[in-house]
Amino acid sequence: MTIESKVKSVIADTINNLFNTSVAVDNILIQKTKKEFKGDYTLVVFPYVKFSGLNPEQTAKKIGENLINQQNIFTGYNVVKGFLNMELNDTLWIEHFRNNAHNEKYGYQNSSNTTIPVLVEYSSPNTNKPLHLGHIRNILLGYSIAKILEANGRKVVKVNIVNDRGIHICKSMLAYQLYGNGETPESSQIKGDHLVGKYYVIFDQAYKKEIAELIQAGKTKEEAEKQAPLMLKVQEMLRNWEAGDKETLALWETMNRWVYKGFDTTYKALGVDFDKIYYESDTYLLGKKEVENGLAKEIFYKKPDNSVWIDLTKDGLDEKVIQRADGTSLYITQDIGTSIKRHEEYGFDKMIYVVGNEQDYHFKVLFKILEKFGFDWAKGLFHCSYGMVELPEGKMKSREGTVIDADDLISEMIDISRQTTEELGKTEGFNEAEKEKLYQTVGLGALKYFILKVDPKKKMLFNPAESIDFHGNTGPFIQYTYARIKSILRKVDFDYSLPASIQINSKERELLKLIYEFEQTIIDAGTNYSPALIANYVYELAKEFNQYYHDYPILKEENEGVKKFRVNLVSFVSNIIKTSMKLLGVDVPEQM
RNA sequence: GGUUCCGUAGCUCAGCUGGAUAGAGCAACUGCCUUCUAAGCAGUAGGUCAUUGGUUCGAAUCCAAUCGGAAUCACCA
Repeated sequence: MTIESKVKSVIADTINNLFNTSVAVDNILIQKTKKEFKGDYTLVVFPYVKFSGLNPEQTAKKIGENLINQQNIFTGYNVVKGFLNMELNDTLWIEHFRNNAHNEKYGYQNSSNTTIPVLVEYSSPNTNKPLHLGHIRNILLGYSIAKILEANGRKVVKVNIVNDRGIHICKSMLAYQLYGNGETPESSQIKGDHLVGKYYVIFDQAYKKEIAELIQAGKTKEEAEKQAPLMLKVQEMLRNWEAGDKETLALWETMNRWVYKGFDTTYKALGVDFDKIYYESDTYLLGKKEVENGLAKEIFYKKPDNSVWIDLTKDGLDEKVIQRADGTSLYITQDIGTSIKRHEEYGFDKMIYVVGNEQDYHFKVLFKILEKFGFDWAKGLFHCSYGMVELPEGKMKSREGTVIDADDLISEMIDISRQTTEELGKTEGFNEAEKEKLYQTVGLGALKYFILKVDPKKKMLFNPAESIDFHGNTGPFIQYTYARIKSILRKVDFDYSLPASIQINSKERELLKLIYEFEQTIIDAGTNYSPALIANYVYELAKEFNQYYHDYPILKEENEGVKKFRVNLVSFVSNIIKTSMKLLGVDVPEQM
């Protein structure tokens, strides 16, 4: 039983006895007492004055007076306006601490389900251009959410779907064919995904030029876009690809290989991975037989031109095309197929799609369709819709070159980290490899924390001019806190047993309370798919520790019992910091 | 135009199942390193929580309208 539920249950009993009512425990609302008041939890008594027949002040007093009969839980109370601030017996926090202090896995929930997995899809890149900051947000969110779900006792399968076919990759291929002169990543010393991206840009420029010329010659913009020779060629190339033309496939395979290699480097740099990678070239036809199924079940209907539709107007959505008139499949077609295939493969009860909020509508439609197919697992599908990363001048646009490249950003963060660390001169005793590792850990920590501390649902702003900070509410601050504790622990020359009797001061009480909240934070982060909750929590914890560290001696404490307790306390704090950061996909250094 | 989301300090963000005097960080200003790592700690200043109305004992939080911003409504993905 948690401390909170104990408190609530006693309050409910007390109110019911005093005022002869029957308030359910679940309806008792308590909140953490604000720092400026004395107490641990606060009960707002306004809802109960109608039972007591007294004013709020008197009601609160009466409840408080009765609560302190239970000295094992309540040791005191004070009333401010209609707020009853309750002071809990320190032994509650201390006992919780004793029971968990040496638990390496503290915060992790017991496995509730070891066979049925939850799938988390993230990254899902196109193969025609390198990854950028928007992808980084996606990837970090997906990876962290996977870790958080694991901490909540779930078996997780991390999946990625690579959009490796379609008109976009043909554009890069065509431009390469026309202007590439056999350039390779090796010959040009350009990372594979960037090289392919370069040709995507070249295509776009040449295409725009053609359009301009056609408009000059009297065509409308629409005509020009459709009739431009490059567009006709690229469409032909796509047809060749679908027809299995050898030469086209060979080029496609070569260029894709370059891209995959490039992506792998970026994923590795970010420290993320996948359990299973799907390729659209393997799955894009999967939806087609489902289209037949849907027609048979009369979920879909055919228009005279042979295109297949679904009418979702009764569900508050629109009519939506499922398959083109020429019989080729669309994004949604293959998503239907892919989800069914995944369920066949993994039998998941939940699948989380980490995809930007620009696709909210798409997923509403997708889920609705799968529901209409009658799949019971359709209710376990969740679109983890996150906000766009914006620059001061607005949304990033790959075509206009206003993107923050992922690789550039990562190396820039490491450079800043290197520079900052060198200025501080704190790498005593490090060899070169250890130094590099540290720069990486801190630089990436800054980047990852910066992104994950923001509520996923909200759009966020990145200002390249200001870069990412290393002070205050940042990854390095938390990493630094961890390193400080580890530095203390390296100097400890006794075992970690706890003293028989523990007395705590107010800072220690705050720390114990925060430690207690860790479990619930993990649960909340899991149910809300929100790494930000972990980030905010661990920041609170680090801040609280730093105050404690400033105010109280640990190793220099003279009383042996107190010293032992403090060492155990800070050790536990370091453990939680490490766990929290791990859930964010961030490493912590032993020294910095 | 329809639908959806957002508007909190100069900047970036917390807080939102209604509760006390709306919190952090950055930037600005002021202190604290012969004491366990100053990537730290303490302090000052900074707000009509977009606006207006409503519900309520109580609204940043719920509802409505208005203003401002964004996304989406493709036989693109």
